[in-house]
Amino acid sequence: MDTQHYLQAAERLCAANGGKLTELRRQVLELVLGYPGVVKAYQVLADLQRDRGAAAPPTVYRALDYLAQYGMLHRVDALNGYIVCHHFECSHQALILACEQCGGVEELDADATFQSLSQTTARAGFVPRAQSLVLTGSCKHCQP
Amino acid sequence: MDTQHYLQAAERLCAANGGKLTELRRQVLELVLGYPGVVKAYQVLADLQRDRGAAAPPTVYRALDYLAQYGMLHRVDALNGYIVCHHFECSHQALILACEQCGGVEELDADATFQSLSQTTARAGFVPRAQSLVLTGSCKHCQP
DNA sequence: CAGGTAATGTTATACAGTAACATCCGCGAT
DNA sequence: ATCGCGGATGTTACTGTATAACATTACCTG
Repeated sequence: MDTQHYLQAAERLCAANGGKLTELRRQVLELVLGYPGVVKAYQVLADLQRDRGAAAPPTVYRALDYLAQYGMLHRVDALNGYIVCHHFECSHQALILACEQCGGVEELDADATFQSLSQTTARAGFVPRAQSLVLTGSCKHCQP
Repeated sequence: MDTQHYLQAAERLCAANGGKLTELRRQVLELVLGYPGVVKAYQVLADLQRDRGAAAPPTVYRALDYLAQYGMLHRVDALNGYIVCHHFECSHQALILACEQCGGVEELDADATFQSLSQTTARAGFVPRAQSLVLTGSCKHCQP
């Protein structure tokens, strides 16, 4: 999916949730799209300041939170960062592997794993927050 | 496992790894044991300051990192916190469910899920970092 | 146009984590 | 015993991450 189609899909997703892909949100989403892997809020903030003169932390955090809330981005807790989700229109569950060394990200289908996971958590009456599961570790190019 | 036996097991684990459960580490471990769920580094720091007069962030972070490195504690990235691992002597993989509302924690066996997970990641040549998987969400008492 | 709602701007601050260097302490070798 | 080494801890200062609280704007709708 190229950037144009991706942004159009993002617009549709916002609209479907009663919101809008505002100029700021689009700009932030494009900035994150420009990185191959994990990007940090303060990096996006710096980019934003370069592009539009002024911006403060809440500006970028609000946009990132919004985009993550509807699945266009995923937050990678272990790295205090964000990644683009390229599957937000698909129904299948993605397993995200984020490399701590190179910052690269890979998304895999993991329906089987998710079935197993959700059965286990359901048995405990527990509802996981994240739609997608993010693991950190070492990718095949960065093995120790 | 009561506290005494737990601490003895922790000592053995440290020794087995060529280290020691020093006074500071024992104290930190006991403090974390005293909380029913997730506890934050700065909470432990405050407790430590109360108990021994002076302590700075590196003191508590070093102890927490050490304890987490060998599995006595787990870090919960999503909450910037730590929890006690009650299974560090067992071989089975634990799935940890941490409630974002009440801070409570539950540990489940999840060997099946882990098998599925590790097959999936292995196929991608990816080596996950954490021995144990921590999910955040809502426990059965805190459903929205 | 009035008034409400969502979004953004602004300031200040709280919370989380680490670098760098000093000091201490236990222990084995001389 | 003491020298010197390495692991652990103390101390200072700082960087990075995130949010509270309030002001302002933009836009829609009646």
